[in-house]
Amino acid sequence: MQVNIYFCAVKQKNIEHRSTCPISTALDIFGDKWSLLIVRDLMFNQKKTYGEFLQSEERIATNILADRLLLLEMGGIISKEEHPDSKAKVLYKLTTKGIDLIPTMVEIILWSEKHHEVHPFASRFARMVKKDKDGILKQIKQGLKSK
Amino acid sequence: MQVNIYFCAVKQKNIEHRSTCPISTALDIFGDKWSLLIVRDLMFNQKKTYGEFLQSEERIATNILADRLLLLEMGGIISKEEHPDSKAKVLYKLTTKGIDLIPTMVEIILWSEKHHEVHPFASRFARMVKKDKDGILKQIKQGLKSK
DNA sequence: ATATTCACTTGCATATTGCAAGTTATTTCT
DNA sequence: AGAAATAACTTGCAATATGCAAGTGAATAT
Repeated sequence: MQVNIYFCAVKQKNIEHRSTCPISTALDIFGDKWSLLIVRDLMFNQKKTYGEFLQSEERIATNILADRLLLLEMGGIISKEEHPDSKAKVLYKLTTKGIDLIPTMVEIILWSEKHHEVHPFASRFARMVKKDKDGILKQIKQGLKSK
Repeated sequence: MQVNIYFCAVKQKNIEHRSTCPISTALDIFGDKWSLLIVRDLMFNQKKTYGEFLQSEERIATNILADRLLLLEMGGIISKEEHPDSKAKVLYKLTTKGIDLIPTMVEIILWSEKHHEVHPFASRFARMVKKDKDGILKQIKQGLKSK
């Protein structure tokens, strides 16, 4: 929690970059056990609110979720918007930078599906991607852009 | 540090899987700030020993390095071998599972290069990948397999 | 007007990280 | 052959991050 020059309280997390290596820079933003699960929920599971993220089966703690949402926002991966249904709700969206993580996320899924026992949905998805990767990537991107 | 049924001390880290989601499963193995930097050094920088990993510019602590090497080994991503030059050295290698992370790593590099200021080497690499992704992926794979 | 939902925040115990200083087994130097 | 250096860790401890349970305040539903 920091204060800006207008003395208006502003939440901020400065992301330190350990080096100019692109892998290191990426990990500075999403190198933890939770951030990419939020991205996953936004990207593949049509989740958009704090409450929906909380319900994911990995059971993220409320304070950690709040912290990671802030970090992802500071990292330029997600943004907050007014929820059309209610002022009490907050709608989270992937930014362009967040949407650009689609290929990375898909490769992680392919790798994990190859080497671990995963949910049948994941295996089916992997099969589809192997048939037509570019098509699926575009489809996911379109689904996110329209919203 | 655990003890196996033969009462022979064995180092072990059990990797817990929070769900059967492939992203979550992957993060259970490499979801931290350091693991993929070790993979990077093995994959792109021809580093193979504890001492070489220590010298990377992100300055990993010695105990964390030892811990992550163990975790990566338990996760099936790296393996230890005798160093041909000396008994005092240990040679770390990517397993097949580790080599299979090439596409994920390359996508992270492409994403990071697009959205951050990174080292000129990374920009040059990104340009090459954009010209012939499949070719570069194969080339990297070949370079790792032969060793 | 009251209860419930929603998005957080707070306090505190526990776990992980980071730093500096060992330790032990080689290997190199003299 | 003995001493110094190298390599790969380990240990102790302070600082930081995580996880859990309970609380808060605004907005909405009853």
